[in-house]
Amino acid sequence: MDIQPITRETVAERLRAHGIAPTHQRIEVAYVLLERCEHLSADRILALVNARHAEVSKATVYNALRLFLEKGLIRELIVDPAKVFYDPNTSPHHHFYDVVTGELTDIPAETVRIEGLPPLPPGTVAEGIDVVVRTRPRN
Amino acid sequence: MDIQPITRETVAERLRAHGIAPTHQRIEVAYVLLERCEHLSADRILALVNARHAEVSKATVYNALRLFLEKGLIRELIVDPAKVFYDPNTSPHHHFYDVVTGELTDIPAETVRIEGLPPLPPGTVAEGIDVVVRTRPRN
DNA sequence: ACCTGCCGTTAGACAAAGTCCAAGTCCTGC
DNA sequence: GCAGGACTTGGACTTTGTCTAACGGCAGGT
Repeated sequence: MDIQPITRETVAERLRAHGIAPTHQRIEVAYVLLERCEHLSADRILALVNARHAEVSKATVYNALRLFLEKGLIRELIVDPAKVFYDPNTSPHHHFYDVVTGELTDIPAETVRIEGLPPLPPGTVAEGIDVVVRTRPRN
Repeated sequence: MDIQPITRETVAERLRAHGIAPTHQRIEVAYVLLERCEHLSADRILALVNARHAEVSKATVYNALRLFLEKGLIRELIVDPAKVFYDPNTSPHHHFYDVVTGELTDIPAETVRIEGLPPLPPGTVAEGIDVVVRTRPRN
């Protein structure tokens, strides 16, 4: 997948590949997410993008993230009651979540099997399955 | 478990059984949760408690919910980016979550088997596993 | 080159969920 | 009845995220 390095150009290509017009601001937002392949919150992304000079406004960061989400470039992770995390890894996978430190770790989906799920509620379609293993530091 | 009906008295007993001093306000909060055995958000609980007359303040509702959580009387459900849901069912189980309507449905844990989970991150202990099957209405 | 329209961006106001604090109330033991 | 601790309260505050109205810049047509 990511054989090519992460540069402004490769990021722009990926945006286009997902049907997103690659504006300067969107490239900066996508860049910080794809560069460090981590789970980041919106305010963290805002801070990282504007680390050197103020470059992108809060509204634009939120707009870009919502757009990326709709277009399937990133995933949303709801594990913390206070804030949403964004995950640049869109292949199906699950997470360890340390409830004390807030740290998130990926669990590849291939290794995990979930069996015995009852049928979906009538009139609904599945969108996805999220497994979160909550952990805490040993003492 | 719940062979006895839900009354103010039985609620008070359950509070005591969990090491919680059963004040008038805490009983009202616990009552609305245990009576209808549903997943409720904090603001919904606040509204329900004060439906007849204003009885319990916002701060007290949040205080009570946090205390119930610590004492293991209820569970916290983090599926909606905007608000936390509280679940009076503390036996291990999972959930369907309709991302459009916001509806939550229980999945009993006994039927579900999860296999192939990798070892926990070093220095951590498991707290629990949450499985959320996200659904949406068909068309 | 200029106008025009559209999309994207922006600052700041706003909204909602939840926390904090200082003051007040209630209960209990003496 | 009194003192002290636990509990509750209103309201201010914080944080996350949304909305809006104005602005900017680019593409296409003339």
